[in-house]
Amino acid sequence: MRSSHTLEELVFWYIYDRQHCLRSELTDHFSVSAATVSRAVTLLLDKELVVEAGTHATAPGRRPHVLEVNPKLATLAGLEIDVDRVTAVVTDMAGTLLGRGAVRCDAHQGLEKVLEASQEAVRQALADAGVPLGEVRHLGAGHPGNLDLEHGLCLFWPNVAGWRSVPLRDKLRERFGMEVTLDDRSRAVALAERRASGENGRHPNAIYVQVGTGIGMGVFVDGRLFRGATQAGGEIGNVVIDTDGPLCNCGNRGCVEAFATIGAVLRYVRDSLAAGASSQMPSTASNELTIESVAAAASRGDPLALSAFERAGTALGLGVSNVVQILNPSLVVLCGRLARIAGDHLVRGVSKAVRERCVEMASRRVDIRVAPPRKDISAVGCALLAAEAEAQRIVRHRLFGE
Amino acid sequence: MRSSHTLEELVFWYIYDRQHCLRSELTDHFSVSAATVSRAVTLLLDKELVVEAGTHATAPGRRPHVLEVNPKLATLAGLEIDVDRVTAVVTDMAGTLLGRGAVRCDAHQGLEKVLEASQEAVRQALADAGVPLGEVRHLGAGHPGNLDLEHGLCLFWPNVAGWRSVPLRDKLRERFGMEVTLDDRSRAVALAERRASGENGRHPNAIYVQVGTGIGMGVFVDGRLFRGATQAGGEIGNVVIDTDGPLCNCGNRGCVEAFATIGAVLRYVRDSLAAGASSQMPSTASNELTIESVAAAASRGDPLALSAFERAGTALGLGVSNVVQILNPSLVVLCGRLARIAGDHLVRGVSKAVRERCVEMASRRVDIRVAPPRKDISAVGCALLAAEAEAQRIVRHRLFGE
DNA sequence: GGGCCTTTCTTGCAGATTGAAAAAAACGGT
DNA sequence: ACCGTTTTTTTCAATCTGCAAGAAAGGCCC
Repeated sequence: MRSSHTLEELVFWYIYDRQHCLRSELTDHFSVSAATVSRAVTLLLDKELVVEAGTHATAPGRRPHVLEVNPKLATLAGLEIDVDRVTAVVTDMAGTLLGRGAVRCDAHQGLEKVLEASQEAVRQALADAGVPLGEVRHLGAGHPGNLDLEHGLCLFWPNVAGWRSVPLRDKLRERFGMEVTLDDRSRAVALAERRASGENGRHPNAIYVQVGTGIGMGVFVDGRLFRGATQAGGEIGNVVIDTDGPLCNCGNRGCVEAFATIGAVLRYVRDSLAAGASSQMPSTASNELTIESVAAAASRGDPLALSAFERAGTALGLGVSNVVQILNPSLVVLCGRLARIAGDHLVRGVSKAVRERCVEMASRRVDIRVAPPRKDISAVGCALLAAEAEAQRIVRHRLFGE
Repeated sequence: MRSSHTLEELVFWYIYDRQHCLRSELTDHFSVSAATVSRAVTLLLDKELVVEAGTHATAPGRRPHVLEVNPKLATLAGLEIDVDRVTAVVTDMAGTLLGRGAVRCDAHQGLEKVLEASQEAVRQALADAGVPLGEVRHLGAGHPGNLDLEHGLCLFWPNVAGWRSVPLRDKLRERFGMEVTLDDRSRAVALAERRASGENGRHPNAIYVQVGTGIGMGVFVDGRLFRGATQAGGEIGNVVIDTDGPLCNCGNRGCVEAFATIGAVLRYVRDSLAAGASSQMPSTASNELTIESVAAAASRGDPLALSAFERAGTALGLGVSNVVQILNPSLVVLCGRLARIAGDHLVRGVSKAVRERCVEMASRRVDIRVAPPRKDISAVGCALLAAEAEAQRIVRHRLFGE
């Protein structure tokens, strides 16, 4: 949790959150005189925490400077751990991709193998970026499983045995010899998407739903990433929408994840083909069936493919409508592989469910959209987690010598 | 939204939120010297915004004073509008009940009748409290329907026709000739329950679920009442838990409200009796069936009554588990008439669902309990809504002469 | 009740911080 | 190059802050 005591710190975080800002915004927002803002900004510029990045014309006369957090404040590493691979990136403070690396690695082989692969992936990313290891002081790691963020543990990884109460953060810290911030992968994606799209100012209450092999969510409340009392908030995958629905990997019935993931769509198509549904898709070579081929069939108007996506969209819509009723965001962004491939179908289902199920005030003013594809967004989000932690450390150090 | 600029204001709201506090807490919380706190508090005491209420022994030596918001800062009225009656209360700043009044009134008869009854109820409450009308400057009104708080409209009232886009706030303001704050009734109850139980410090993330003739919720995030982007957040009644479930009043299927309200329990019992379920409850005089008689039967071990409550508890549990996954609160309080009558059954169902469905970090540390019965809690909550608005006005006025 | 110890709260004072106004700087147009 | 406009810095008096010393308040022992 950030805690700011001086105006300088507050100004820094204001600029950090909005990415760029004018001095006049600061006077308005903090209700202090232009003189005071000037003094605070001058200090931040002197300490190189903030830089002036061009000017912005509003009226005739002198053009005000645009302030940005110094992107060179630190170089960060981001690491995305997935079931079959680890991806690493190196970014600057603003989340600009400087280099990347990826190593295939089956998580079933255990922690040590994953750590080794991670190290190799980070090495590749550093080489790609042309940055020496010593320059990176903070690694952000994202994990798709079930985490205890207080202790940095992976409590449980669905479908990957042997990952019960694994001290992931400490092991990474030890292996990399640098500070490590661990968080949920979905939250990392939400952070990166939000930063890349520049929506932080316009939609302080927003949710970013990721639909891929699983379903995750990142929640922003009043412009801040929301985590809840025990940092376990913002789960959507196991939200129930149909008590009598199909069995989910979590052991319960009718979770959103049992309907609206890539696996669930493929299973539905396979089962329907086996049951003799009419479709142009080949019912024989069932291991040839990919989500891309289903999407291709859908765009050709294949009824089974269309109904598969419609089913997923409806289920996702019910899950999202539950979240919208509870959180009342003004923006819902669908990210992830399934959203990229079948975005329109999902948006249609989600919009319909929200319109039908939510109260007027919640449904009327919610913008539902698909995130554009962005390279390595998940790992970049992890790096941004590290960026915030590192920014905090550096600000404290440079302003107060702590 | 509160916005505080000076330390005096911040201190006032800190005390307001915590109900009572020591000077030492203020030094810690605001990271300022004891001298500065002393100066701020002296000013607040001088302006009679805050009072010293006794002392609190911590160690040998001088006992520190306990600070409280001056309960006599204002006298507030609270008005709860329900389908068949309106209830009014008069309270002080702290929400202490000074007087009450209630008038039966069928909302179907329209706005004017409700306004008339409201006026009579407030008159009764004032007489009961021995407070002249002129002393009350702010009325808090709670409504169970679907509201547009920005414009103070009642957009829609389920089961009560003729309440589409009714300018409730403005009509009340006109009729009572005082400032009116309108809000959701569930939020009012959450506020009152939280204040009465003194949980604001210990559980900054908490939800208060009301189960009665409908289902509502009040959400606290980081110690503040959460409203969402368009003030429509915190709905739980129409959260879906079973797409194929029974039809709800909202027109959709499988909402929590279709399972876990007094009406839903009675309907289930009636239907089961008609279908020949074995029970000691009389299947004949079906209009004699009340929720109290079902509760009595359940306490005698009647299988049908038990299964009725279990069904409601399970459904409510699924709804609450959805909320817990999304918001990850550390406290869930069940309020409302059904919670009062069948609290244990509901807590059992909710605990089970949360344990089974939520991730470990969310379920392990959530406290689920039933609120003790409190007289006129809903109307008192409405008065507390007015209290906060009025406090804001008075603080501004006394500190800055605005 | 009067020392005596401990802790809380207030006051005096030097130094830091603030806002208003004046001055300086930057920009486009002529 | 000059002018009008807007932004940014500087100047200076007023205000605010923290430290340290002192005053006040309570408990305990005799």
